[in-house]
Amino acid sequence: MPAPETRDRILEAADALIYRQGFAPTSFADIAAAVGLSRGNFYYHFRSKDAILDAVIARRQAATRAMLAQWEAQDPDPAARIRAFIDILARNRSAIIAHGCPVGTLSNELAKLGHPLHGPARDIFALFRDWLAAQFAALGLGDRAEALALHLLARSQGVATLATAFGAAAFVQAEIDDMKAWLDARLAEGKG
Amino acid sequence: MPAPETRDRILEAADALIYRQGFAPTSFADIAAAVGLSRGNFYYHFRSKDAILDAVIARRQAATRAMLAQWEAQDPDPAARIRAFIDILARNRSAIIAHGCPVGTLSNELAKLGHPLHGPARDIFALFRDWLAAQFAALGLGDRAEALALHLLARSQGVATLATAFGAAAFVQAEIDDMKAWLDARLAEGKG
DNA sequence: TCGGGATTAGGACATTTGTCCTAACCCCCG
DNA sequence: CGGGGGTTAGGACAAATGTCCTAATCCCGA
Repeated sequence: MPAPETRDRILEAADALIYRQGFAPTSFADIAAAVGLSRGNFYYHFRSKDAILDAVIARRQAATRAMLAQWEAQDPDPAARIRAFIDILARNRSAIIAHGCPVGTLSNELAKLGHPLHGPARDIFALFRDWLAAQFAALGLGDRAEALALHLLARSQGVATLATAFGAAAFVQAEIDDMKAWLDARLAEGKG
Repeated sequence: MPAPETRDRILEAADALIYRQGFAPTSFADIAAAVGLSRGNFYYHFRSKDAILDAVIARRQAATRAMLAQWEAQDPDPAARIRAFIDILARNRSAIIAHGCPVGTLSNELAKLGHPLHGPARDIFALFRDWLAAQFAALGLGDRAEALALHLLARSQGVATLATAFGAAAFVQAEIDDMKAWLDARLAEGKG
């Protein structure tokens, strides 16, 4: 019988540390200290450091899917759903200022390392992209849906990067407002 | 008499490696192999790894200043200068797809590490921001100059992050076109 | 109560890291 | 030609890393 509780505690600690410090600088000793277990013992639950990263990414994928599904359940209006996406920046503002976007920073790091798990990390981006594209399509913008989705994804990534660099909360809010105005302009096009 | 040639070769190799792999994963052994020197000998030129990073950042700052000055010298039209900035994404497209923006990825990494040199790294962003703001001000948009500059910086950062994640060259070009259209709309406002 | 599988602690291991030291080299000046 | 400062190679060092092994502990079922 496995011990899912301990495994989950390891993953939760690893997820947070990878977000805050990055993957490469996060060591087994860091995770062990956070969880309160001995270092060597990790190999009972994960056979390598990459296995932990793999599980963390899978966990984030699942969390992303759950979040997108919840947005869909909460509001039938595609425009409101897109606004829920934009508002991530406001909800997580302080964390983003401190550590950036967890999706973008991990993707960047794994790409630089040439790490084989860059693919799964990028898939989280793809989840957002496809979900956003579906909302734009539902708004009558089907021919441009994917481009609009990528555009919005890129803008939030850029806001996250500059927020981390400058620590400017007001800038984040101004960009959120601008993105919502941009969305309203697309809505008008979809109806016209 | 110092040996500026060797020092410059070290910095050039370190700069490229830090861009391609990131700062933390780049070791003295990597730099030594690239330059063709012995590992321990680096301490004759730099007293620590952070000293190399410091010099690399200073080098990038100088290169950025030189590039901005060249753009100013080449074209008296502020709008054309801003387009030169936007076109960085096209000129460095393949490198950006492979390793992201050197400014944004280093700033993100140093912020996560809590590294004291995150300040100088962010200053490179500030160079672009202030230069862009000056161009917008010259276009009669003085009251919004800094916000417009940050907006454009954020957009190019976002394009770089998604380009690295998806490796999509067409997306980069589409965003460049969109940024130039956005600039034209601002120009119309400045004149009106 | 007791046996046995699940789980853990603790340490060994080879490797790599940043740092430092020393002896040797190279090359210019007298 | 010979000496000396600038420059280098090579290795030593402690600390940290990922990985692996083994013995001890825990806890549930018979």
